[in-house]
This record gives sequence, C-alpha cells and structure tokens, in this order.
Amino acid sequence: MHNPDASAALILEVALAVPLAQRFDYLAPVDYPLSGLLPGIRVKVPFGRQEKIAVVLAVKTDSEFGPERLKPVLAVLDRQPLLSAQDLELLLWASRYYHHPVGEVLTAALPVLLRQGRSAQLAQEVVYELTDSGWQIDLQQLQRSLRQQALLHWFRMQARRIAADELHEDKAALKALLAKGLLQQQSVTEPHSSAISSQPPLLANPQQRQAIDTIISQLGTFQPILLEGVTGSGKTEVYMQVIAAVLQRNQQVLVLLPEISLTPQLEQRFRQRFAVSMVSYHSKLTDKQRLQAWLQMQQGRAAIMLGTRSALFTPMRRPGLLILDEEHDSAFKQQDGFRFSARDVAIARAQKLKLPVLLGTATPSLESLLNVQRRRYQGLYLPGRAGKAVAPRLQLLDIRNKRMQGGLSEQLISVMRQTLAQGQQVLLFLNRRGYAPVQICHGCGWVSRCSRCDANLVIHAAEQMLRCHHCGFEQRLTAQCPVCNGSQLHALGMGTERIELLLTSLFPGKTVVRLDRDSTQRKGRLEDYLQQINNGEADIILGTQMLAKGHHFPDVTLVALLDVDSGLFSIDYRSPEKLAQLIVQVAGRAGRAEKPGQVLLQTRHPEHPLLQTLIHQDYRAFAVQALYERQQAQLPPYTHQALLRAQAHTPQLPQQFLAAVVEQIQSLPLPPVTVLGPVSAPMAKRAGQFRYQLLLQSSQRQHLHQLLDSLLPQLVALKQAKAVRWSLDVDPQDLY
DNA sequence: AGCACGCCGACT
DNA sequence: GTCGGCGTGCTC
Repeated sequence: MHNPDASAALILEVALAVPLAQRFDYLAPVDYPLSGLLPGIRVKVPFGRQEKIAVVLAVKTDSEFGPERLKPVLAVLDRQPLLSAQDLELLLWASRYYHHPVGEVLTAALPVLLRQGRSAQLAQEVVYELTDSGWQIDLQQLQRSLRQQALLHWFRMQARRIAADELHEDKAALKALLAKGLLQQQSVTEPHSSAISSQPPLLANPQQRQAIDTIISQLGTFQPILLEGVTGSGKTEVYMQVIAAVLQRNQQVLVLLPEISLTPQLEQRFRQRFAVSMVSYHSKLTDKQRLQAWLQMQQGRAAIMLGTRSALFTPMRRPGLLILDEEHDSAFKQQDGFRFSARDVAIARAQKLKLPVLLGTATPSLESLLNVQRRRYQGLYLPGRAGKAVAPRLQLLDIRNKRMQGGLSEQLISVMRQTLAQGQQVLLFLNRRGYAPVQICHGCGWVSRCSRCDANLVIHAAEQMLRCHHCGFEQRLTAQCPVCNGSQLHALGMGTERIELLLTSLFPGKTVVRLDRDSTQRKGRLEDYLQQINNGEADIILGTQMLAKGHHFPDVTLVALLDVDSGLFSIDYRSPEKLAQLIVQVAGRAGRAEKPGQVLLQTRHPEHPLLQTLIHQDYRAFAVQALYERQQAQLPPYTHQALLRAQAHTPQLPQQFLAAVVEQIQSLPLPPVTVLGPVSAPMAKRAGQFRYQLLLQSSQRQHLHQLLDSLLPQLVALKQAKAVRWSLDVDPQDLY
C-alpha cells in the first residue's frame, strides 16, 4: 500500500457513486502506460471495505489528502475514455449547477452495466434476412404455425435486413424459420446501411422551408431554437429534413421525448424516412439493450438516438444536433435524486458541443418564451395546420348559478346528447381520479383527512376504500362516521369514478370508457381501451391528464373540460400554463380535418383574462399575460429558486433543522436572498413523515449559487441532519 | 449509499 | 450465553 516514491507517483482523482460532494484520490498503477491514464476512463478502486467502480476526472501529481494515505487503484477498466472531455465538463458543470454530488451525476450518464464494471465492448451485430426460399415459399405451407407465418410475412413486408434487437419477441418462431432455411443469419461489423434516406422528404410549405433552412444554416454553431407550432403544423417534417442534413454531414442526432409512449410512433416515422442505424434509449429496455444502444452512439455506429431524459448524457462520436420535442413537458425534469432539467442541460450540452439545439412544442414554457424575447433563443414559428385542417372551436360554458347534475351542466349534457345522436364520440376531462375527493360527516363535521399527511383521503367506491393519493395510505370505507358513529356521511365533490356512474345513468345504451390510473393499472389495459375507442366501440371517453398526451382521437367531435377553475386558482404558480397547455393539446388532438371538434370549458370565471385569451386559441397571448403576472409576483422565470425540503418522523426535527439553516443563512455575509419559510408542506411524501420546506429566492442566479455553495457544507455538518432527511431542488433560470 | 462498529433486548 | 435491532460514523 505504501508507495516507495510518493513524490513521483501519479494520482488519479475520481468520482464515486456515493452521495458525497467530495472527489477521491488514488494512486495510479505504477506499471500502467501514462498515455492510457485519461479522464473519462473507469477504474476499480478499494473504498472502505468495498470495491467500487470509479470514473477518472483528472490525473495529477499531488493530493491534498496526503499522498501517503492514498490507496492504489485495483484495475484500469478502459483503454479509451468512455466520456469525452466535453462530456465530463458538462457533468461537472451540472454537478455544480444543481449542487449535487459528482459521483451521482456521473451515474446518470452511464448505463447500469458500465457502472457495474462491465466491458464497454460493442456486441457484434446479428442481422436476419429472408433466403430465396423464404421469399418464394407459400405462406400456407406454414399453416400449422401461425406465429411463423406472421413473422415470415412481416419480414416480407419489411423487405430488408433486420437487426436482432429489432426482434424482441418470438424467439421460437425465429429459430424455426432459421432451421427451415427460410431465414438466414449474418454477423455484421458495418452499420447495415449507409444510405441516408429510404423515402424522399415531403414537400415543405414555405414556413417549414424557412424553418428548415434557418436551422440548417446554423449547423456547427451553438444556437438554441424554439420551434413553435400547433399539432399538425408539421414539426416532425421539419425535424426530419434537418436530421437529413445532419446525416449528410455524417453527424449524429440525439432526439429527446418526454415519455416512452411517444417513442414508437416517432421511431416508426423515422425508420420509414431514414435507412441509417437508429437506436432508442429509455427505461423499458433491458440493461443489455441500453448498454448496446449507448455504445452504438458513443462509438459512432448509430446515427440517431431516440430517447427519454435519461438519454441526454449519451456520448456522441460525431455530434451534430440535439432535438427536444414537447419542450414544455414537465417530464423533462427529473424529480428525485439528481434533480435536473433535461431541457436546460441539453442547452448547456449544445453550448459545449457547439451545436444547435431544437426545442419543439405547440405550447412553449414561459421560460423558453422569455428566452426568445431576450434573444437568447431563436424563435421559429409554424403558423397553420399543414394541409387543410381546421382548428376546433373553443367555447366557455358559464356554470355560475346553473343547474348541475354532478359536475355536468345541463347545457353540456344537451350538447353531448346532440353529438351522441349523430354517432360521434365525446371526450370528457376531469383531472381527479376516484369517486369523490373527500368524505365528510354532516353529523359532526369529520373530514376524511389522511392521518399521515395533510391531504384528504379520496373515496374509491368500487373498492370501498378511502385512499390517500400522496402517501398511499388506505382504509376501508365505512357506513358510519368513524368519530360520531352517525350515518350522515357524504361524498363531496366529483371524481372520474363518480362521473362515470353518472354518465351511464344519463346516457343508457351508450358505452362509457374511463381512462385514469385506476382503470388502466393492469398492463396493456390502456392499449385495449385505446383500441376500443379507435374502433368506434366507445361513445363517451372520460379521463384524467393521461389522455392528453400522444393519442389522437379522430372520431371525437366534442371535448369538455369539466373543471378548468381548479387550474386557474391552484397554489402551484405553474398551473395556469399547465391548463393552457392541456387545452391546446386537447384541441389539437380531437376531430379530423373535415370535421373539426368543439371544445367546451366549464367555468365559474368566464371573465378570467387567461380564459379569454385561451378561447381564441391564442397561446401566445395567454403567455404574454401569464408572463406579466409572473413578473408582478416575482416568480420564475424572473427569479431563481432553491427549495430545501426536510423531513422526519416528528414535526419538531425538520423545523429545528430548517430554523438552524435560516440562522446560518442570516449569519452569512452574502448578497440578498429571500428566505420564505420554514413552512409546512401540504403533504408528506413518505408515510408518517413530516415535511417542511424552505424556499430561497434571488433575482440573481449568482447570488443563489453563492449562498448554496456556502450553505451546503454546513447542511452536511448539522448534527440534526442525521435524523432529518433533506433534499435540495435547485431551479436556476439562467444557464449562462 | 453501503458497511462497519456498538451497545441493549428476546431466544436456541 | 448470542442473534440481531438500527443509531452513529467513515469511506481517498
């Protein structure tokens, strides 16, 4: 362990996957060639009593820790760096920007198998193709095996070589066809096609053309671009033509989507257009598949990667372009552990790599719009719907002093009747699952409040349960009040389950399909329902937020949002824009070109300025208004925030902890940062835990960072911290 | 985060 | 007597 010539020894500074802000120093192996010791390689190191995989951040000759106390690394795992200098720089930047330990940030960048020390070797690619007899054989001859028949038919439809990882299922049928000599297997080392386009691009309209040209002209330089266009305005076509240009330059493209469910359809369109090697990357893949996809991109074998936010850090051999679709989507924010915004980090990455980064959306986030106003981003706008599509009509339904039948106004019911009579589908939105959001006792005033949180227990009538949507606590629904034993229990308010019952009684003979987390829990259920809807077997579709994304319902001609007011007056300052985004999304997804849909919004505040702008389907006018209100209220994007959450099993501990933090802050000779709190959080995430939070705000990003830099070591040192769990959510609005 | 050490209660 | 509960402390 002791190095005889410590002064001359090389020292490796590494990052380890531990929740510690420090980096660790190790002695480099003496006999290892110096040229192989580079930042970005992995090494195996002894750590306490364990062995861990670490990533080398720097190679140096001295250590503050004291060279004599250093342990030597056990092994060098890579001959080439896995991460380039620029990618490492990005990760270190992210670690500072989000005040999160380096080791854990690095963890986000590497697939599991690499973190575990697996070799970074690309598997030989196996492809399958039809043999001559595979082309010629009569499918009927395989009559006894429908699966083989189907697979062979699929190969004929594809009419190309198929990579092994494209065939997820039916290994048995594949084996059988290979054995019968109808398919043949080959190992290839070259990408299986070098052709860029397998299908010619569509003709772009003038606006698309202009956007495409503008973006292409900036390839090779850093430029964030906000591409704004409603559903059907042809954003995907713009993406594809720009991608074609990047591929022509022999460069790679990384495309990020907010959700896995959106990847297949885009993947399909891309595969039809491009013949290049393409990989996807998301959490539904196996560890092996993720490793291979990552390596394909890292080694430059794949030209396009399509993935969710976890794909953001995938290294690229020849980076050409980053695309982030549905830029406004909150799924781009990682909500636990290393809290980061994939959108913001993508922009930082593009800056480091000198690439354009394309942010596409129909409903830009207010931050992005402000950045366009401030000329940090370039704004491109696709005005109309491509083709001759007509926008749906939006209308407010004033329900002040109107007779209601459990959440539905009579006016809405009558419009629904007309629509259904014409054999068309109706779509209803209510963002509240369960039967009713709360149960109350008219005898004693008892309210079904969760004993572990501050949230209410929601009535789930089908399972006869009271359930907390925040901590998962549940108890049986009883006929008597648990406090006064009386029988005057009442369900207060409306949930999707209750509306569903109401609908079946209001519209007998009509098929109601309810889509929420409860009704689609079982795997494949959602797909079944969507199929049913698209087959025209559903008359009324009722659902929560989960309906808004990705799905298009061509036969729906009437959409109603049952409760828009809760979006207007929520404590969450982002909820008006979420509501606006929902409305625009829904408006774009219902109906088809020749029969546009009608969208009704039930409200008790028809004069509300935000609603007034929204009924004109003018998201931009809405955004101007909403931005102004945010500025008045001193909220992001005009201010920078950090939220310190503390939780413990007693209310006192986190309160004491946060009080100590406040004291620390006040004793620091630092620029002004507003401290709000400690306040009681409305709900505890984990059962039985009391959670409090401290909101730190500053109009200067630098001030916030300075404060956190001096605060973090003290936070770690605070003795109560052992009993109190805390997490920090930093939300700076300026990247550079 | 792991993984030790360490000191107190119910068990073959 | 010891197995194991999780409080506390450390990891180059």
